[in-house]
Amino acid sequence: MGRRRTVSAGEPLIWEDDDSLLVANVIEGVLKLTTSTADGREQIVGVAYPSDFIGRPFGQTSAASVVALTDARVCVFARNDFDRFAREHPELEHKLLERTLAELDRTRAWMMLLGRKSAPEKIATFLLDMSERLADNGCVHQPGAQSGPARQFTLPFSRQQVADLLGLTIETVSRQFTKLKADGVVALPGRRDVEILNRGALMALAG
Amino acid sequence: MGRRRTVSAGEPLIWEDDDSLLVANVIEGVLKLTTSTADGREQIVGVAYPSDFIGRPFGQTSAASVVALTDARVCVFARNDFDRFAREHPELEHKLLERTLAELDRTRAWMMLLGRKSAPEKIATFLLDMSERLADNGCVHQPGAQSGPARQFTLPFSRQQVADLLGLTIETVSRQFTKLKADGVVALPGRRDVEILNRGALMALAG
DNA sequence: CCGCCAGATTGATTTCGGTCAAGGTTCGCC
DNA sequence: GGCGAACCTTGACCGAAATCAATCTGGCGG
Repeated sequence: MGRRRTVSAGEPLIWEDDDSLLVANVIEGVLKLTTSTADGREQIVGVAYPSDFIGRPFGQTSAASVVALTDARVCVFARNDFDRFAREHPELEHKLLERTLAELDRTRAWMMLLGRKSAPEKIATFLLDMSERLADNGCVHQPGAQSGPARQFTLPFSRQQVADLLGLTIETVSRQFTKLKADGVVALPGRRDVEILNRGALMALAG
Repeated sequence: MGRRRTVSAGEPLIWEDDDSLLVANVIEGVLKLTTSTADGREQIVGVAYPSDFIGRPFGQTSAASVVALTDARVCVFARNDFDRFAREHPELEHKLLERTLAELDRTRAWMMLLGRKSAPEKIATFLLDMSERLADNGCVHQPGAQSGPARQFTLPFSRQQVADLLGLTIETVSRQFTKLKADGVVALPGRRDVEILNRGALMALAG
């Protein structure tokens, strides 16, 4: 019933306010969910990793755009087919409910960050979050490591995208990264590479 | 199976990070969902109106506190009873899924506001949102009015709570209200009363 | 290998909203 | 009706992050 599809980095899969015609499961890669204002400001409202569900079942329109951050493989379904199938399979609806509730919890925790945290707190929280989220998804170059938060990882985001996730500007993000490096809290071996040198300091900064 | 309960204004129903022992349906009144930092900053992450569902089914702990904003009546269920009952009644789970998806959409729209909107935009968006949400719930003093956004209504929030909802300080909220009044966009007949005099101007400000 | 250019950093300056500090209002309660 | 406290408004000032403006870097195509 589903069709495999590849989406290359930067390519959109779903457009904000469009009719909700498809839903999908992420097989590989990372995608962002965004909303934009008329004048072009963007806010990333969610990030989808492998095994995550994307799209808006049981609704006419999609509230967010979905764009691939890395090359990705997804399994897409026509929304109306999916809706019908789901209603006939309570186990599937239950799984979807559990995932949606978990996503709502994560989204609400992010509202705290957007509304009440300072730039240093936002960056520290972000790095710790990435360290945990990326560890579970084979996105990490950490040979022979047991599970748990990753010490070193590659961000699936550009600086601008980090800014769009945290409600900051690219300059502020850059300055905060530089400061963390200068303070010896992290190392930044490449544009998108992060190595956490002092997790305790990051946790203290995250508040 | 459920028990009726009254919760008076300011009284908590569920505590953040506590074991998720109960879920509930709002019958009457308005409640806030909040998260707090260790140092006491608060962010309102959701607002529950009559017919809304509150609590965290299928999860060990609650990610947010729930506190009544007005005197409220709710119908509470033990969470484990509810979980069991829901799994046996797909129609109920479906309804809950639809509501949760809608709440997630609303929450994501609010992230845009928190991360990217200016104080005037936040206040204007808030007032338009309240005008719509309160119209559907008998919270409005508008005799003989047909449905649609309310022109006049009473906020269920203090100034501090508006600040906690928008990620602002109480002083900024107060100044923005004063400015809207001075510009003739709204009238403020009482501490919590709002009358929209120029909806077009508000919509333009909301962006 | 070199030049190009998108993306990132760095610096100077501005501004919006926060902080600190008084007052002022309203409303419940005696 | 008057008292008191909680809530709200207003003003002066400050500072964090945005904005504006170069410069730098590093990855890629020629």
